[in-house]
Amino acid sequence: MNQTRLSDHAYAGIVEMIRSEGLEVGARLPSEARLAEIFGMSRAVVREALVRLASDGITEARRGAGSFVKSRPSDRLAAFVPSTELPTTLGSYEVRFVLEAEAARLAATRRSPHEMAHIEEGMALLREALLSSEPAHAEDRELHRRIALATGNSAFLMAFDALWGDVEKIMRAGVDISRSRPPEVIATMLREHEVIVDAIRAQDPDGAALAMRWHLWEGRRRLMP
Amino acid sequence: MNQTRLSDHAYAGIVEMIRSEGLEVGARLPSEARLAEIFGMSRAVVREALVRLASDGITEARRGAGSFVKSRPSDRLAAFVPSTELPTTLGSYEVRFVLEAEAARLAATRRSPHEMAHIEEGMALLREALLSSEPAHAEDRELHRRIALATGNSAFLMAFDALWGDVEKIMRAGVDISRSRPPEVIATMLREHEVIVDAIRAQDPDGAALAMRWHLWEGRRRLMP
DNA sequence: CCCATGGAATCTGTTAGACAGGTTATACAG
DNA sequence: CTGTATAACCTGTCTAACAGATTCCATGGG
Repeated sequence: MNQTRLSDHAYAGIVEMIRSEGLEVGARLPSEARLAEIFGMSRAVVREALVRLASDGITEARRGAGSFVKSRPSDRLAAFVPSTELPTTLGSYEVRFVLEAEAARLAATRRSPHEMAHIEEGMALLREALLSSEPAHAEDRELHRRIALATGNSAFLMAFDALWGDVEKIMRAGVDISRSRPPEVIATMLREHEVIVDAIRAQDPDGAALAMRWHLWEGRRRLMP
Repeated sequence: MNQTRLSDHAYAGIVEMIRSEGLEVGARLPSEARLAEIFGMSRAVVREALVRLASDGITEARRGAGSFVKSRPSDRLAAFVPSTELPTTLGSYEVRFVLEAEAARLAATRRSPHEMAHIEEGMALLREALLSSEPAHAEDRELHRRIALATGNSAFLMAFDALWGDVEKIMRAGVDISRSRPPEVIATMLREHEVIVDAIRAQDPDGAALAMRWHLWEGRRRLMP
């Protein structure tokens, strides 16, 4: 029940601190001891949050010196594109554009009634989760996964699952930044998914592919305005 | 300078443990205290490694129960699929059409001189292997992989690696059937790859995408006439 | 006045031990 | 054989301490 690990609060708190205090890349964070004091928890928990932040490429710890902002969380979303990076492009989404759009197209062409029901159910679960203001990452993933499943081609699933780890990481970071999503954003997200599902139900391949591309395009924009 | 944090050893040690002991997804790792004992370090360091492993999606910690393998590091890219459905021959190629064509397009747009040299080298290796009548699956894969690498987008690599297991299986089966490939087939395969590499060298996105699609189309026909 | 040099203060990395609260397995009772 | 209670175990968290690295500052010499 109490799934909220304390270090999640520290993680979110530090991200919020970077954002609200406008800490630039290279700026130093308060010391672990100081952060522990601020958040009212032990140094060990703060440390765990810092380890995760470093693992996510947001901060960097230098022994004896302190922890420093490596990339601001909002910039971090672009940092999945490695070294030679194209600033405007988010790696995982670039692949999803072609991969999931094609999956949606094939799903619209081939879906069996049973697979369609499976997709509808996924849609219902996502709707429920979003309307109760949950993060709903799991439900989002599940719906997209069920669409890939409806292609009848397990290779899509393989590629999909290989990517989702990154996608989820990006999404979590995004939600951490803009903590509460306004209702109109939730409604929009819901509508985008519904259009995709509608097109698959109507067996409209081009419509499904277009709706999926639109959804991913908008999703990326929501993450990096 | 001494960048070797102790937790790096713990991280690598646990990954190695999962691999060498063949721990399946869902298997339980030794307890933190036990791991600390094994690696000869304190529990805090083992904990740090486990936090990072969890952040990377390899393990999952359940309070009171232990840490569990969530996805095997080696399979992390490949074996997510429930294994119920064997991929059809068509399946992998269907995904490769969209995925690798897009990768070739982006590679043509973005490739650095260094990446181009890397691709040329891969091409040379493939040429050598094919002309000496080897199966050349490894070289084939390597060339395609280097093209995906030249996109500068690691997500393409992930998806690519996730698929290749199947592709290779199919290819082996294909070669087993028609044991010796006639010289003109080898020449054709070589030429198809060369056209792709040429287009990437010439920074011709559409040409590269088309050449890749043609190559995959022909490749599939060679396997299932 | 400027600059080098040597501490002193500060910070992360690591260790040890302890307890709370959850989970699992065992042993006992019905 | 089944169900339950209890004990053993495990992760999450806290406290206290020290080692090694870095930064800052004051002091002294040029």
